[in-house]
Amino acid sequence: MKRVILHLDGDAFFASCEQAVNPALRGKPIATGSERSIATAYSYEAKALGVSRGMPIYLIKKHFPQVIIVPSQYHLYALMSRRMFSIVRRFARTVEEYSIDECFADLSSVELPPGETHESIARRIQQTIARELGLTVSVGLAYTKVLAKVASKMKKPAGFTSLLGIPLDELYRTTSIGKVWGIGRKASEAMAERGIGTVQDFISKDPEYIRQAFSAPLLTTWYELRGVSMVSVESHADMQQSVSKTRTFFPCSGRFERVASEFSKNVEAATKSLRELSCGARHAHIFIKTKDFRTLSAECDFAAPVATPSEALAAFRPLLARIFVSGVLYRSTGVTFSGLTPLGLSQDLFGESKKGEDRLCFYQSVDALQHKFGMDSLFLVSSLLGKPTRKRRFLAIPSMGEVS
DNA sequence: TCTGGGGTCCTAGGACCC
DNA sequence: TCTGGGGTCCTAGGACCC
Repeated sequence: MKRVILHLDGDAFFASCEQAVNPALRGKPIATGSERSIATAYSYEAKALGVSRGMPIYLIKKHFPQVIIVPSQYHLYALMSRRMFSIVRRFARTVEEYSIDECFADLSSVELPPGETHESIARRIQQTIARELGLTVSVGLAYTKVLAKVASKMKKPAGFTSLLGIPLDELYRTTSIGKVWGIGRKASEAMAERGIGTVQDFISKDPEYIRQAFSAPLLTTWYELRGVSMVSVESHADMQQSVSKTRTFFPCSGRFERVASEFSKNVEAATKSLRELSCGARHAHIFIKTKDFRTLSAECDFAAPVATPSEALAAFRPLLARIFVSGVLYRSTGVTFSGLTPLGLSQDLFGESKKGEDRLCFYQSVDALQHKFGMDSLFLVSSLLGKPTRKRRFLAIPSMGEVS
């Protein structure tokens, strides 16, 4: 049996959320994002003026002063996202949340009432979201996920494209292969070298040729583009695999203490996220990035799951010292924790981790204080140099010392 | 597009072993 | 140890996505 898959994609999602909750912003050119960063989203009105993807906020301010800059409010977008997905779930049981503003739904098993079609159901989903949330979404319907994703991109905003039961020759001929989900810059270049420019060029190749010339995932894409469903809609999200924090600082610095301090801030933030997830990490990967975008990295394992900055930093110090090259300017640092395991009430059988538990409790109190007084009210001494001078006013926690 | 941040997954190549 | 072949594991880095 053929699957029927819906892909739903929010239109300029962050910007649309802002406009949905603030009528004063409707119909206006707006962009979301913060200073010294790029726009995370911009409204269609801003797009019409010429604001483009990945444009830094300062450039938008300079070239398009009429665009209203709104700071990103992720909690609002997450809330709208949950509401949007819950609407989709009223109509379909199998829904995969792909990102904050996108989902797939398997409509194959939806029992169609008399007079209804998969298309009519999909339109109802779209209309319900518009009516209840004031958001427009674009919808694609096809027999595979890859084709559904191609379809949802074809008309935007508030687009509706069904590829069910129609010949796709025209689509294949006119869609460039680089537009397809999973085929990025490198793969497009490799294809161009082999004379593959369109989806038609790609799918007319022999599968054996694809397997040999490209990576394995592209063979899956090859089948999916031909309408053979290889990837199913997964309604149960797997547990998050990793938690990372990375931050660019300004100006670039070649001082170890400064870089280490920026790094320490990231470790504080990342371990805070771990605690929010009630997870500890067994593995970590750290990196520092030079001014000219070279990355120096290292990784390590922890004997017991780690969720506090003191434990993590104790392990990271020597690694950081090892990868740091003096005489070079650095622009950003980052840490990724992986091997996440739920933090049980107690993981020790021998009473060894009593100290670890105390430390966790201590940082949970820190979390509570930061929640009340702000992130800069309390931080590690090792993060001090990474804080703006005017904010260096409160208590700092000795980073490596025992906290008990 | 001189380039932000948070993710997932794949792969090339070295180390080590038989 | 001048020297084949293959397997596995690990790590660093990259590709890709939103």
